[in-house]
Amino acid sequence: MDNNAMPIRNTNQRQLIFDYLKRTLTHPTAEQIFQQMRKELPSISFGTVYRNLDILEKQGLISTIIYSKEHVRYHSGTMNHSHFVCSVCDRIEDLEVDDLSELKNQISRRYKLKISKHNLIFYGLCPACQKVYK
Amino acid sequence: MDNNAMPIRNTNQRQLIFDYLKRTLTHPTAEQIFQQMRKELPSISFGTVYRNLDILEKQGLISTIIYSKEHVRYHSGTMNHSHFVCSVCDRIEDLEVDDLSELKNQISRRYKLKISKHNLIFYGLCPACQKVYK
DNA sequence: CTACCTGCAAACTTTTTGCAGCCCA
DNA sequence: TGGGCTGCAAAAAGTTTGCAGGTAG
Repeated sequence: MDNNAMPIRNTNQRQLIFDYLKRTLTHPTAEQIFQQMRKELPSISFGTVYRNLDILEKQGLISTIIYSKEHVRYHSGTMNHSHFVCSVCDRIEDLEVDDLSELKNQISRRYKLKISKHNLIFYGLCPACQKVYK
Repeated sequence: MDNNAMPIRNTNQRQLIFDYLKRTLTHPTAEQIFQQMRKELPSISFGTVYRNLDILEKQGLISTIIYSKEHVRYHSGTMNHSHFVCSVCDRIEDLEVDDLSELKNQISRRYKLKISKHNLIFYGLCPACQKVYK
């Protein structure tokens, strides 16, 4: 979990995964990354893929797009506000944010998209956890 | 999957779930909703909870906050752009969006948060799928 | 009455983890 | 050489689904 203090080695597997993500434009899933890696390194395992994706993300070399189910939270009403998730205590806070319809319209037009909804989440430390963690 | 054309009944289970979501402020997970419902209706099952959450969401009565793993997609680099997910073909497109640092600063200050990253996703129909689905 | 809904349990999907051996620094 | 890293496989976590009976409208 905590890779902060840990030295990190540069393995062939990790390099291959990173190279693939740098050259692809498809935003692959872990499954798709695993399949691609098997072509280049038939003995690679799923565990290795997941472990390296975590490490690469912690190093800030890649990032994740969370776009679909699991670890979903529910609330009533339509989503006309955004959310903050505390990385430590996992609490979710509602945020009153200036509405993004301006931005949404702009993007719809520019990319010719039909946008039905959006999801804006900020991650970080809540006031209480900021005190505890220095 | 497609509840659009289906008449929807008003069952006790569904009403209890909706009532709970209306009065709670905690953004519960499906698991937490299930545990709460068991207090009010000990025989309720997980399947019923999930099915009703889907229905309530399709009706627009509740909404979901997707904030953590699974169905994650990866890409290289740090996330300085936002994404669009097509609900039909599942393709993910990068969007060049005016940066949100202004908004981020404003929110940090107002809510006393330490924000380390954000995730902005728009959902809808991509140009190709708009043609197919009328 | 009809067909949507429920509880139950099994199946599925995706991710995590323990372990013994490997190999990068 | 040491300790992070790997492949393998089993386990865990979370969600979906088939079925037979229940119930709202």
